[in-house]
Amino acid sequence: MSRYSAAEIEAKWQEAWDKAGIFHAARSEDRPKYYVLEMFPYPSGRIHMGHVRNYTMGDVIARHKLATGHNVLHPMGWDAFGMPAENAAMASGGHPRDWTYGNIDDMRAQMKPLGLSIDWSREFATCDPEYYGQQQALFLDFLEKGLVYRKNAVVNWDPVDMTVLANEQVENGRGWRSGALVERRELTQWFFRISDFAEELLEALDTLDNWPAKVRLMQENWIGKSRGLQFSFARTDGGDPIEVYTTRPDTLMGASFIGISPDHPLAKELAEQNPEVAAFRAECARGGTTEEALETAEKLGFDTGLKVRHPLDPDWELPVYVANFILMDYGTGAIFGCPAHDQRDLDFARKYGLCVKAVFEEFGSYHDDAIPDSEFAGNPVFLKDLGPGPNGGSVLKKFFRITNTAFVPPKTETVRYVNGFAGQEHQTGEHAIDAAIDFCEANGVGQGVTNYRLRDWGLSRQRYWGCPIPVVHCEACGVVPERKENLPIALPDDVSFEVPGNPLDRHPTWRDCACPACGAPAQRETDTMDTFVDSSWYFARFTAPRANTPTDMAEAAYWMNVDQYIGGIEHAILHLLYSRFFARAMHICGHLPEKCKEPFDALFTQGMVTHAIYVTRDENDRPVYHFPEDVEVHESGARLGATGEDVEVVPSAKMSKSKKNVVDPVNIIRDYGADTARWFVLSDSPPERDVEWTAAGAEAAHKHLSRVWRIATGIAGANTDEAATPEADEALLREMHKTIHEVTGGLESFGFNAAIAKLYGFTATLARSEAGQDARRRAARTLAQLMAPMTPHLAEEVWSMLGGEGLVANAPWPEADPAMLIEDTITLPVQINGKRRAEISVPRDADKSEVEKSALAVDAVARMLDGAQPRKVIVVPGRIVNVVI
RNA sequence: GCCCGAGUGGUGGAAUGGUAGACACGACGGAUUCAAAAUCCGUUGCCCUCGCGGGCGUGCCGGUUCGAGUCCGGCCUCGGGUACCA
Repeated sequence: MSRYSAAEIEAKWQEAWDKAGIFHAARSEDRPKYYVLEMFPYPSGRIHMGHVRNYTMGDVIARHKLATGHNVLHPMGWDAFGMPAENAAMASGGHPRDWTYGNIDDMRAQMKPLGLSIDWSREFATCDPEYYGQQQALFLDFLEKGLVYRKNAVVNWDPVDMTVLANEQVENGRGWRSGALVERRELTQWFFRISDFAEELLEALDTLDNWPAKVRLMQENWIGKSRGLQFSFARTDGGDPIEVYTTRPDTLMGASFIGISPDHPLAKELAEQNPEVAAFRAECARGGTTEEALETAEKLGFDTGLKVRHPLDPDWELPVYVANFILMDYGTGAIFGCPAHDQRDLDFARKYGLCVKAVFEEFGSYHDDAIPDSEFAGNPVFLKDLGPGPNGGSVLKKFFRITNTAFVPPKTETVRYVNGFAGQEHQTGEHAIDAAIDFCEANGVGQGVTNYRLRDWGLSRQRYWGCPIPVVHCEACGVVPERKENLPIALPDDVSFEVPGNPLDRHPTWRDCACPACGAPAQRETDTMDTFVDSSWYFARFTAPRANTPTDMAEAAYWMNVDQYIGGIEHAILHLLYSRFFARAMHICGHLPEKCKEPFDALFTQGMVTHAIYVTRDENDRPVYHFPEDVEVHESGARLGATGEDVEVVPSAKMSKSKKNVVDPVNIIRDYGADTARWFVLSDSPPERDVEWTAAGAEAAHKHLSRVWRIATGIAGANTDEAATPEADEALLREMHKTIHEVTGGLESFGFNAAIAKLYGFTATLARSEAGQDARRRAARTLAQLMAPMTPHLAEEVWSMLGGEGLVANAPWPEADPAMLIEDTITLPVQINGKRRAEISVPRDADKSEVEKSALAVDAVARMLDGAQPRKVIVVPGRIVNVVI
């Protein structure tokens, strides 16, 4: 072979790994275990560059851990239930099952050439009856432990197709197929009691040290713990009082109206008597159910004519509105509006001509060492902290004064003091809120309660292609759980998708069954489970994928937890929170050990792979998208290859089929090889950031790998030491140890791009080195080892041509000699007033005064000083010198 | 709307509060070649300057600091999530 041929090399080494069986995971006490997992793919049919990036990252970790003596578990499976399979069946006939398994076969075939170190013997799809049957067993256990229940909840209802729509199927408030205005409609559905775990899920976030802070913060905000006041407003007509929850009881004296949700029992009651209320409720029911749609919709209110009394002042009457922006799911479904201190309430008050009454006002901003004490005299005050300065610098704070003193908290002193005057606390008004709650409780007006934003998890889906919920509805016995020996309750095969809606609902025989309790004719539940359920425990199933119970406790105890989980940031909240809940629920039911309550020890969220979008317009000015391979890009612009038509280039968006801005990894692997694709997706961009695919980048990666191959071939074939010097040997080995150090550090901290940059540098050093044969062979073998996690095939080839023993995949990871990392002389920059003006060379262990002396002696510094003394000299050992003049 | 991120040369990006632009792409120049491809060597943030050298520079406006891409406050733009996309 005279040049780098990825095709030959890659097939050869994949076969060698297979034969050696080195990726097969089995329990063993002789090595520490390491479980690395990438979020499993949805089988759309084609792998995309995002998959390549995700699985390559996991593979780098897995291979590195294997080389450092770990017993590695690195499995792969398929998140196989979901809407696209049904959509495909509707669009082009066929069966969702055939479509899904066909896609899995295609994707597996596309994935295998990547050379991933996966234990394929553990593969499963969530649509395998063996998997979802165990999921049904979990459901029954959850049911028994009271972790599942039924209640009403709203869905998007398409009144033309008479079906439930997913949020994705609602476009601008209309059904995507029928175009009908979507309505919100209540259905009885199954729920997991995740909100019972709100506090635990919140508190445990603090233990997840190896999760990104942003993910923990997002989950914290999602759980949304708040402390507020729950109290009631008495109605002037003598009806039942209206129960209200507020997180801002400090603004109670600014109340101007009461708002209730259109789904509030009172609103329903009024609608029965008053057609106008009914009409308003119907208006509010239009549109989708997403929080975004509700929050951004125009704020609408309806004056019920009812009045309530202010709890602190019985003579003060407030109007009651039904308002579309109030959620029945949060708090009590009723609020009081304080327009002076809430933008949404202010908009509402202006629209409906309600009064605006301020409770407090800003009266100044001060640094914390400059607050005039007189400002506090007799005023209840709280403050807003504008942030501490660094290094103990002064803190700018804004001060507010309570102006409406109809209720003055008796603890004025406390309010003032705890609010940060003492310089310890920096929280906006929190203490004023606490004081208000204390005051209200002392006066018999409601009580302080803790509330969570987190809602229970609705798992019912009115769709075919999902895990059937294993219960039966019996006229006599009610809801009856299936017997475990009847599991799996398998989906029927004979279904059609010509009529909209759930085929299970109209299946002639599947639906009818005998009641497991009394044997009378009964009907199966036709709802299936949310696909998030499937992905909430697959990681545990991988530890014993063929067990005839959901998990095998011995296997789970050995392999769990997942040591490193890798996936997209888009899963930061739902998937990860549901999995955390499931792990707890499974523990309660005896399917996971206690230590698995937090199943993912470390989490890494990767960025997306993006590509420019190429657009032309049709005769109606609608966009027409084009694949990158159909477009010629020139400096002057882009044109369609076929017609020469000008193409508009929209920069960098997430790759998606509908925009056609996709690059097929299969083509890249065919043209350049898997190692090139792997090397490219790890190069340049930090893994947490989005990366743009460019053809030039892939080309460059391939050139580099060819170069490494050429250099290694040269070294393997050389047998003279023409220009060798001991100094060259020393220099090369020093660089080698530095490279080992930096690459190892990079791999252990997801600094793949930095590790690769270092490897570029080391390759150049090796190419130019005049070191002797032994040193060069050693350096090249080490290069192969360091590259092996990223480009495993090329690394094996280089390793073997240089006489490495066995497979490089199995070779112990090289260690850096600390003595080789330290230089005797270091170069320090010298700044004058913070601007770099010169450099000095000093011994590594020079003390501060020596460094200062040589810095002041430098020409540029002496010139600037002109004989004067510097005002200050800052020496940061090993870092920098700053001379202040 | 709300929550969470990101923004640095022509491009992708590097930089524990300490030399901004490592490494790579592209571009330009050179070597090699009959020629080309491939390969190798060099230059390359912007502006002023023959040069020496100087000025400006990390989305925008302020602040803290001897020193800010990095910390703080306020914005802008883009991206992710927003509970039935997965």
